[in-house]
Amino acid sequence: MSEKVVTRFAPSPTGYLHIGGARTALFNWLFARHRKGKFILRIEDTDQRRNTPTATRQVIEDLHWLGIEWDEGPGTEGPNGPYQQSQRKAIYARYIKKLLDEGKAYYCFDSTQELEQLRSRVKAEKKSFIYPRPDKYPSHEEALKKKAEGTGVTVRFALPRKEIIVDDTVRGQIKFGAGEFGDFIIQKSDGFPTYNFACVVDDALMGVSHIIRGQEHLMNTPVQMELWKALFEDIKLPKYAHMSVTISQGGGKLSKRQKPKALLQAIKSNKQIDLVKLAEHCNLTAEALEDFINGQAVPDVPVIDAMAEYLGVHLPEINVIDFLQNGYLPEAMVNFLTLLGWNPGDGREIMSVEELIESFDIERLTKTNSLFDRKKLLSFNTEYIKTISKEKLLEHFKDYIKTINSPVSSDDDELLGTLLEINEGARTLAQIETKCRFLFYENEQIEYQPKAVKKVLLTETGLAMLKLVRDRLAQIQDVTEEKLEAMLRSLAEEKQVGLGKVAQPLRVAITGTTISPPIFNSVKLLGMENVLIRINNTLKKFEKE
RNA sequence: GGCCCCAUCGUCUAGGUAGGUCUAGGACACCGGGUUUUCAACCCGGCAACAGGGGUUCGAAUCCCCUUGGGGCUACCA
Repeated sequence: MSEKVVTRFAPSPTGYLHIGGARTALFNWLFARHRKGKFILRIEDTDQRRNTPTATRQVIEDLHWLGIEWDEGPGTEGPNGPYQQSQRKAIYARYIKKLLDEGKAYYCFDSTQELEQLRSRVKAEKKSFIYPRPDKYPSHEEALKKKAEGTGVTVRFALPRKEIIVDDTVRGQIKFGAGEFGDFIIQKSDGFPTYNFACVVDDALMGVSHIIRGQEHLMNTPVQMELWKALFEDIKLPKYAHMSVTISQGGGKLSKRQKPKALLQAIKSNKQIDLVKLAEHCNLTAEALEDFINGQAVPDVPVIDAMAEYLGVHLPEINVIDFLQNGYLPEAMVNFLTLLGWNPGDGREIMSVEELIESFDIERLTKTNSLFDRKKLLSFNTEYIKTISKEKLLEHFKDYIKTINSPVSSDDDELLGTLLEINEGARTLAQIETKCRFLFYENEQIEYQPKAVKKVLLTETGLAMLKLVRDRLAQIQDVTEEKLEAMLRSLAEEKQVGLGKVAQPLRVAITGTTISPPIFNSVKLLGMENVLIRINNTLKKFEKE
């Protein structure tokens, strides 16, 4: 208990940080903070083909947004660097050699096809595949020769043949039979280590004490343990905690595949779509699009997003950045994500980061997989918008309007603060932004929603009422919300109608929609001059019709 | 196919390690009502679960077994 806790988050940079990864990072971070330990960020970029250089930066940005800070990692160098596996090749080579020298690993020359054949044969026998270990290991000279000949050379770990028991914090003791695992590759033919190897070496060298990860890694654990023991006799094995995973509505793990899946569904369910135009719009060849529709290939994320936007399809948010772009607060995300597979046990739900750190422990991790419920997240977000400090909310709002390139752009903190205030009760920052756009448009830029016009303006009283409102507005000196309210109320009373009958035409006239912040605030903020111009524009446009 | 994990309201979960205090609690969603200048927010009320079967026991949501269902892994991906 007294020993120092060291946890890590080790993403492979293949795209944006997704919700599942964020949750794993969060749990590791929370646990480290709770136990006053250390949290390391390590980038697992050993797959030359899949990693993109921008992805690392994006992952880092997403973690920053969530407020997850690491004690060691890229940008925060510590004694255990470098923290990108692609830069640790020499270290891995040393340990590969050590195993080779000790006869605990051996060279292999099989081609992909040969391995595939072996596998399919075993599959036919309904058994699990175990690589047949050679009686005599190839020598170093042989390996060099093969390599020179152009044959791919890999290195396999000679896994001790025995029962392995994993002691998992979440799941208890799990037994794996001696015949379940075979000798696995620890060094690929491109010279890079495989995940299982690099992971063990780094965890040991970096002093990781607790490995908290998704249950998809449970089957990796026994072989990693054996590797660890073969490599580092004197370093104590870490504690493992395999948490439940987050699954999505349609079933299956919440993953990157969700987006293309949703898009594909939308395309297939709508026969009206002009595929030629779609491909053109998204800079996609007709063949590539066809492949996608036939399930042959999946385009890159930006292309997927572009298609969705073009088609007006709402894709499920699965990446952290999606939530930023949809107006969620990081505090709400953190709180919500932590409650997926963990709870404090006393019924509390809305908890600050400080409270989470205070209460979080891996002892209360849930065993069951959980569904990511967007509605509940929304309610958390609403709660946070309501209760977070004004300064923080303003900061988030500015961040938000910047990232989405909103017409609501202003350096005037006071104005933005007012916008937030009059939108009390909003569920997302996106909602606030949409409702306030009208303030930032030119008067002539207003687009009238046909539905709003029909329902509010082109009625028996709509336009006539708007005229009346205009005339009375023009008479008000030194506009205040109170005066506006008094005027509109007395007008409603005079005409024996509800306030809606007078307020709605005005609202549509100045915003083009039926939805806006409270009308008195809206008028005041727009300024009387603009209000009158917009009313006149509206009257001119619709009186003829 | 093989191996592993899991199983409480629609969803997230409390309760399970120490079986009775559980006619199973909370939150979100949903439904009904209220408030209201729009969208929200807000207030009040309601619906709703121990997957099925067998044991053990005076007694089981809780322990054991089977079935079913869900999830994961089964790569020179991580």
